[in-house]
Amino acid sequence: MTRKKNTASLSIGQLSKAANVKVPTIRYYEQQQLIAAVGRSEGNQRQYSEQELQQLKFIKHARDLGFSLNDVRTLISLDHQPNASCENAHSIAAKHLESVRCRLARLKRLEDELERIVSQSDSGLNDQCSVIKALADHSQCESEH
Amino acid sequence: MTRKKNTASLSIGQLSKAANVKVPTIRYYEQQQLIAAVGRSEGNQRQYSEQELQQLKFIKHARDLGFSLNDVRTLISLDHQPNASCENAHSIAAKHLESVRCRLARLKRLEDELERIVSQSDSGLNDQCSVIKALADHSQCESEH
DNA sequence: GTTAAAACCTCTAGTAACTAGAGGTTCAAG
DNA sequence: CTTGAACCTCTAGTTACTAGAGGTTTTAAC
Repeated sequence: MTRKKNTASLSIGQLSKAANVKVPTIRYYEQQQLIAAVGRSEGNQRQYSEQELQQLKFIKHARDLGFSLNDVRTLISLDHQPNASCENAHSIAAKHLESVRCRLARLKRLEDELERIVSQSDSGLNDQCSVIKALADHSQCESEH
Repeated sequence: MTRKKNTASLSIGQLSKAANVKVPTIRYYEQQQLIAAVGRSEGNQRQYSEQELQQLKFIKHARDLGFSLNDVRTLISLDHQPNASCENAHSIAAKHLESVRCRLARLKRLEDELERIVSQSDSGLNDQCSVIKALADHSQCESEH
């Protein structure tokens, strides 16, 4: 009956919508200690505040950028202990950028080869599919992968 | 003592080296029915022939190109039943190319944003790390991700 | 005030594609 | 004949969730 006004609490469903993170994922993050295990209602339901919303948005953004949960964990702890944190955070991000660039280069090569494989239109009546032939025969490839 | 000469059989380790696929992975592929459960020596060790080597190379190549094991399974069965197979194989490959292109585009956007985050050199003595700030604040992002 | 649906709870198991490890057997070389 | 590498099976762990079972609470309608 008595509703607190100062910080309206969010149910897990409301948090989910606000951060665009699915409900089971939020519970999973709690279990993994990425967000705090918050207080509960009389009926044992989680009650979140603005703080957890911010944290969850942080996590979501980092995940969308491809950081691993482990990276996220480290970044969060750096965020919470403000001294000397930035060098570490920077190196995590830089390392991640590096790995994104590697994947990018690799994917580009794959694109080229797949393109080549797909575009060999099976025009005539060859006895075997060119796609399958191309997969069987690595020597056709122009680059490593 | 009596070695068959016609098709010298390969141990799993030799097969592994020849196809550049790790030994436990080969066993895993057998369990997943991607390669045949071959005959064994008296001492219960697997004996492979050229046929399995070709098959394993096929799988390896397809995996390197990013096809899922499920795709590989389908491609293999198409390879083994030669009629009307090519359209299917082609569509699997085309679909895969499509998805590679999506990932490529997405990764490029990530690269841009990460680059931006990383290059905001924390020159001055700001009270919070720019990397962490950038992650907390999605509104800085130039594109969706 | 009741009732029904939606949202919540916990827990377990499943996904993909391996990888690691335990605990034991067989093979090849010296 | 012995030692060490390579082999065997089986189970469990990895990542980041997702799905489902089986049950409780909240909310909205009547």
